[in-house]
Amino acid sequence: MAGRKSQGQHSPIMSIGQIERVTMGERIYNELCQLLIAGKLQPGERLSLRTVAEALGVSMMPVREAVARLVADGALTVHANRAITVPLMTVAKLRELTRIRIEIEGYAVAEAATRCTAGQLAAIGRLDAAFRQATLAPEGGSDDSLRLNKELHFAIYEAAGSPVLLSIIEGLWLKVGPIFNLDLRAARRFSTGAAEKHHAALVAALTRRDPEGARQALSADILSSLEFVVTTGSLPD
Amino acid sequence: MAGRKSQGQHSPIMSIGQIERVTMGERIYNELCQLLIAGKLQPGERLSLRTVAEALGVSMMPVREAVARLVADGALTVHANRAITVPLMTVAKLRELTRIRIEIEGYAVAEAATRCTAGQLAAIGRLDAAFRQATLAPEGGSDDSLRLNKELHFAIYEAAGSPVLLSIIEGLWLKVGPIFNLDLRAARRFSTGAAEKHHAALVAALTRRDPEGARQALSADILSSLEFVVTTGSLPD
DNA sequence: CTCGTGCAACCGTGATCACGGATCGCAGTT
DNA sequence: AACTGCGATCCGTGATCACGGTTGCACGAG
Repeated sequence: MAGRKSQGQHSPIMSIGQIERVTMGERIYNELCQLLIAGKLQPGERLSLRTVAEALGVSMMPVREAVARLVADGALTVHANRAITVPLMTVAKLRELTRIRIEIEGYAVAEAATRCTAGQLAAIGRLDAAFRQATLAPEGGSDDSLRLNKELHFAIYEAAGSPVLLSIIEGLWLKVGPIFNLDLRAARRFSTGAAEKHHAALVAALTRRDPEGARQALSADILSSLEFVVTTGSLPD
Repeated sequence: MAGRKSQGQHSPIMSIGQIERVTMGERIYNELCQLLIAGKLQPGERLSLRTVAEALGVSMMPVREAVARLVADGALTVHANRAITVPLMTVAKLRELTRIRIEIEGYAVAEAATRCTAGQLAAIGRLDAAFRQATLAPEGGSDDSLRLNKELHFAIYEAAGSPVLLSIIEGLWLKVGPIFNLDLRAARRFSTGAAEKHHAALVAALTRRDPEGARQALSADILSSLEFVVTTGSLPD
């Protein structure tokens, strides 16, 4: 405070931005999040603090913190034996999550429809096009589709302009991510073309500033994903 | 597993429930949650891991875990200096939170209206009556009103039958708790009688299984709280 | 072959320590 | 008197260790 005042308000030293202070626990948390959302960790798979720590070349400490956060988010489960696993998903739980996702993410896209700027709209359009291209590509590209699908959705959610809402949605994606993306990748769901259709309807609704249309398009997108996963029959219950 | 099998499926030994295994970090987390929701911790107040650990008679370790979870929830903030404080609330942030609360908690009460059992309805009615009694009592009772208000709301949210939804709402209450309850207690908001009116409308809507009526009553309740806090003028921005 | 027993490896939890950085007070200078 | 420089103190972060408890497996008794 005193130093800032004595430097004056227009010294060049004032224009340098804050350097990012990211702790190791944070980095490991993000690392595990990516693995989870990308479906790289199978449901039921067991995690060991020591093993993860060794794999990442750090001590057990920051891993504990990251895992504790993920457990709090419901993205990991700690059993009575103190064993840590990726939670198993049941059809009933997936349906519950889907209802909540439609409500909350639906609210987010409705807000986005009324509030997003032209620049955001353009970026969303670009991501939509990229997703379509990656998905229609005959060879592979499933990982890319998955990543672009997530980026497209979150670009829209960000346009809602509510950080709290965004973090809630991130929590939901952390829960559905493992099942979802594991299944989608294995079965190449995106080849059905349903996702592109719903995305197109969603982007169109955003463009014409239609909150209810956006909500319905998103609902259809989420429901078609649910239905696909359920029909694969790979889930217990 | 092997032992369970050899015991047979109907042995009395099978009917004993799992004993709760609660870690110290968990207990400290709950402790801090209560302090936060009850508004015992002032916004801007600084927390020290060592101080809290010493006050609770434990090592720094479980406190770290609990605080890390609260920071992840947005209920505490870690600054660039690594200092940990109760986050400061602004009017803008409170409005954002209120919009989200109306959407999510509104969905919860709508679900509760269609799904709650007669027993749950009776328990909700009892909490409503208890809240009214505690609030109308001329002497003090502000702490009781606060506690019963929370219990009433969460009894309804639980009736929605969705654990995920419940934990999301708990996260929201953790964020608004400090400001809210601090203000409400200081200014005795509950003496205005608005809360009782909205609660009565909410319970009535639940009784007649009216989702939209419940949603509107809850919206009015939340909005009146917001308006009250804003008009006290104790918030920056 | 089945089941109980004992041992070894491993796990999460909590305690303790080390380290770099931040904060605050007190001189000492301008 | 106001600012600067310095030192003591405290803080969060990460590493390391100790301790119950669980798991898995081999061995031996029934």
